[in-house]
Amino acid sequence: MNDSRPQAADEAPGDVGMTDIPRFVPLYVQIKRLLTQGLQAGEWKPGEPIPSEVELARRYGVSQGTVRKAIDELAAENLVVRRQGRGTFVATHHEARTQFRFLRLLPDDEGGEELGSRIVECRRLRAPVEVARVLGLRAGEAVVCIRRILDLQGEPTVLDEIWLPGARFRGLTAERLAAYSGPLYGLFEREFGTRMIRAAERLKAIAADEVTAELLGIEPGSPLLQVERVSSTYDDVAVEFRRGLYVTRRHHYFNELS
Amino acid sequence: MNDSRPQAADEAPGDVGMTDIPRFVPLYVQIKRLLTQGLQAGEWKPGEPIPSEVELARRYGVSQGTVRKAIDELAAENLVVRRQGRGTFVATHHEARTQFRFLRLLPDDEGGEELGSRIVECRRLRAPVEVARVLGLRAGEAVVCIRRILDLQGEPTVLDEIWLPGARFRGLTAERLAAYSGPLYGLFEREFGTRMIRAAERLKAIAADEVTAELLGIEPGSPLLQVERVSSTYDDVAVEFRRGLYVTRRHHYFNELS
DNA sequence: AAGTGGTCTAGACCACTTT
DNA sequence: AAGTGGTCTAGACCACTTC
Repeated sequence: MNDSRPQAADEAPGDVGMTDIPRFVPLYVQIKRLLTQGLQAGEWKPGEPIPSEVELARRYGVSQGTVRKAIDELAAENLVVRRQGRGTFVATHHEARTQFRFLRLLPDDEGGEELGSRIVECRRLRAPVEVARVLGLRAGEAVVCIRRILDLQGEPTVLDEIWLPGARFRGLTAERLAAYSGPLYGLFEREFGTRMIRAAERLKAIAADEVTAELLGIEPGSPLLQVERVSSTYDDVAVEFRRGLYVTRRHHYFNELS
Repeated sequence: MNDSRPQAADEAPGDVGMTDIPRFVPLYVQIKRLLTQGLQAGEWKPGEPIPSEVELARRYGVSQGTVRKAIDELAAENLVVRRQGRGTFVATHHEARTQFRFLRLLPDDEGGEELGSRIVECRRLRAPVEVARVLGLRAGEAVVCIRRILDLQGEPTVLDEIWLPGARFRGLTAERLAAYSGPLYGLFEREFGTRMIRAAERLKAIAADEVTAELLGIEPGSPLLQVERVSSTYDDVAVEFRRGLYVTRRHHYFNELS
């Protein structure tokens, strides 16, 4: 990096194509990419510290301020966590702090947060077309399908159907799931080296069918909040499709807009 | 500001109360507060530029880098918009860009974004207890209640019930609303000096009652997405309570998690 | 005391927009 | 050419944590 300062791309002035090719890539963006690659490659594991700013500045031959700006953006994207006086750590799903970033369901009346999970089934099968499309697989490729129920405040509240690429989650079985307690994303991160970074959700209100109603202990036809989620890891590679059905009688999905 | 560097609060070392009193307030936070106050006071109007970084640095007697950090945070909170080479502008709801930050409803199949609005009613009345509580009013104080229908892709899709503090929105009438086209928050900003900054939403799935079903042209009992929103202006003062009922047959509420 | 992230400065130069 | 925000540097000092 010592001799490579950000430079203009070999591009005639004026836009050529429809995709806007950035003419200059700032140094801190380059550093940020290097760090992201290190995270992706597992050079530093979740929960562990990354090298100090001074060390990284020396290693890459840039000033500390430049490294700092790169890390600031990684922290803003929740890829790392800064802790003054201690260091900068790779984010992990094994923290109470991270839990409610992805499960945005709260009790209407401020109550406890008891959360229980029951695996209904876990089987491997060929990907249905819709799932294959979302996960970027060929139709018929192997996928894992998990169905589980979450109990909040002691009541069955969420019925999740989770689809994962079979190749990436080789060895994921019902037994393995049953033996594990804690957030599923924690398991994925620790056992399969797959960290969920971002997710896009699509919400709808639907009526409960009979099977679902039975599982959730509600009347068929009751309104349910359907939450479809596509989660992705580094580089926005989709690695999970999830359809959740939420009972919102005593709970609600919360969202902050700004 | 020339002689006031950030200093330790006159506080014995060690925490005294339960509220954590910050011992040091960084300079850039102080600058940020001054700028926020200027925005709140209307010193610079929505859409207008604020003074340049150099000018502000001179005015407050700090370095440009410090002003820069303050503005960076304001930009991250969507209070201002930076434009390279031009300046920094006060954010406004009169922009296509800002529209879908608050109405997070999209067609399932990528389609146009035709959006129509019809006012059903607009009347002034005494605040019901629930509304008074949310808006921080005394029970019985004057409020404005608006009901309107949004048509997306030519179909009635949203029934909104909007509650506003009567004092702040004096002179808001059905005629005034009918004469205006565009986002409601644009009207509030321009005509009533009230800019919505942040909002917290609570979502539930419910069944349509008869009146609602009639207005939205659906069957009674159909599932609806209920979106309750509390919007606030500078300093997190709640100034709007809104209950929206969304038909999610061909649309969905989208959300990005990270 | 040493090491970490956090703040602040002063100055240089670059990219972009407007005049 | 002038003015704006954007990047980068080098260095100082502060706050916090650990040893």
